[in-house]
Amino acid sequence: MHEKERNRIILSAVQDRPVVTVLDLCSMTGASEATIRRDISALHEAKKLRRVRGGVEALHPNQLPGLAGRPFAVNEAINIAQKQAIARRAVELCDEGEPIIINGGTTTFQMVHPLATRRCQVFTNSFPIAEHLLKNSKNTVLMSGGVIYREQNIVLSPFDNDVTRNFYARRMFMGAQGVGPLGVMEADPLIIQAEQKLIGQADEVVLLVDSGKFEERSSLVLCPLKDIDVLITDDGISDRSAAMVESADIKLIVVPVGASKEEAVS
Amino acid sequence: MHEKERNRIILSAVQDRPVVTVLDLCSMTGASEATIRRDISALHEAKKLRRVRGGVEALHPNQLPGLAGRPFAVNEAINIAQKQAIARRAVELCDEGEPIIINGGTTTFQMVHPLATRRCQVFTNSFPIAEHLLKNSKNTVLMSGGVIYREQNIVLSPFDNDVTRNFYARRMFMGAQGVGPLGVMEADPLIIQAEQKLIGQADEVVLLVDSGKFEERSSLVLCPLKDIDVLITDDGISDRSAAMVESADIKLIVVPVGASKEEAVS
DNA sequence: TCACAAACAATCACAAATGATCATTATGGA
DNA sequence: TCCATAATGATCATTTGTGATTGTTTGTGA
Repeated sequence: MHEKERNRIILSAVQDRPVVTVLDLCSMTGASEATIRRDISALHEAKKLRRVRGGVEALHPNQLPGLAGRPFAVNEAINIAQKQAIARRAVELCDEGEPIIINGGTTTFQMVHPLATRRCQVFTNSFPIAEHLLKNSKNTVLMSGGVIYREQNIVLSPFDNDVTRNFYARRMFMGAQGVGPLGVMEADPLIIQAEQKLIGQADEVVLLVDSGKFEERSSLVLCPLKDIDVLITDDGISDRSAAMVESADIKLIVVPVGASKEEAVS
Repeated sequence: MHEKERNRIILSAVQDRPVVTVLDLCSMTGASEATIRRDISALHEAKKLRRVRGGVEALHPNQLPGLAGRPFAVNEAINIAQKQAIARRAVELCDEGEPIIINGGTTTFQMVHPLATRRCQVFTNSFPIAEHLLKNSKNTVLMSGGVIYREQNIVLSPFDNDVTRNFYARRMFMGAQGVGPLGVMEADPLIIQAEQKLIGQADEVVLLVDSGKFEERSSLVLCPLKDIDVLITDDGISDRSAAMVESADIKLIVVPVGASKEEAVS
């Protein structure tokens, strides 16, 4: 086995586990301890990994600074005022005790705060939403089952025949990456899969998007506009976008940002 | 066990409870007090946690103050050393990358700490277990879907045709309220439902019970002893109980509490 | 305040990991 | 074919981490 091969094995192994011992690497490569140590020294010098007593560890202290890896956090901060206002208006649509579905997303996540005082039946595929509602509210919480994807913060089952199919709600709330004449757009295929599972499980589909989303374009169309019944956005929406929404026979709710109670319904 | 692994376990444990004692960490890692203290000193210097007399506490006073209502917490404290030792032994049964099922419960919950250094595929019906593994490990986490019951801290679907039926694991780990000649006993009908769904989804069923559980009696029999393949308990088990277990053709693993490495297999 | 127990710090012995040295084995070119 | 060089493996001395022991401090309850 050549040096290059060993190095690839070592670098590969160190990605998988927090620490890999020299002996582990010996049995993986068939080389002796001395050789492995020399390789490690070289890779350490080349800053490809970090040597620690007992073995090696990945140089990039791969995630695990505590919380679930989140591009969530980065999205969470932007347009936070709009998102909160929109989310609050969305919760106002719900009656007490009503069954609702909340899709994962940073805008929909903001619904948890106004929901804290409610007692609805909430079905969600978002782990953070379920967690927050569990800990801070008395709502009944239901979750879909499946793999929990850290990056997207959602739970997605590879199978179709799960709880999701048996929960039927008054309303379903979802966010999106962008909205255009072609329909509702999302960037992540996983999120699309998750949301498509839930569309159709409610009488009314409510889309929560801040006004900036009307300018965004994304590669994948989640669903056409006709699938949406209600759209809640902030007062930054252009007349052109508003016209587009209304022409698609969607009930448009515009929330004034900063203020809260007033609304404009068309 | 290497320093990095211990550190991860320590950091994982300190997320779980406000304060963790040195002895707790010993039973979780199998290391001596001296080593744990040294690790704590290092982590303290690195500002990863705060050392207090008697143990350590999280640096970031753990998220929510109010927190999930947990009757969990009351059970959690009792026989903690035994539970930790048993849970650690249970994790040792698992190979890296293996699919496993972990049922909800206070004993099985302790498996999350040794699992912090692993990368298994973990399927669970326990919200706290899923949450902890998500936030403190790189394991792939799968959850069953359904209603999240606050009191029991488990997720239970009223339907049979969910993800659960499609996940097949090498081992399934479960706790119990009591063990007797009649079988494994549980008090809560919900927990029984949840566990029965999962028995049969694994090659091997492993029961984790501290030795006190052999004296307990409970109203409901979850399953007969013959359904159990392996039973892990602590060295407080009586000869009579041990004989009962062995006569049921169960592989008995007795974990010495306080000590660490040795074991007795029959 | 005192006494007692638990937690902690310091020290030492031991074992594991490591680095250095030297012998052996491949590799490539004349 | 032979030599030169580099890579590898083995051996031994050294360093470092670990665990046990002992002594000291701190906290607690009488």
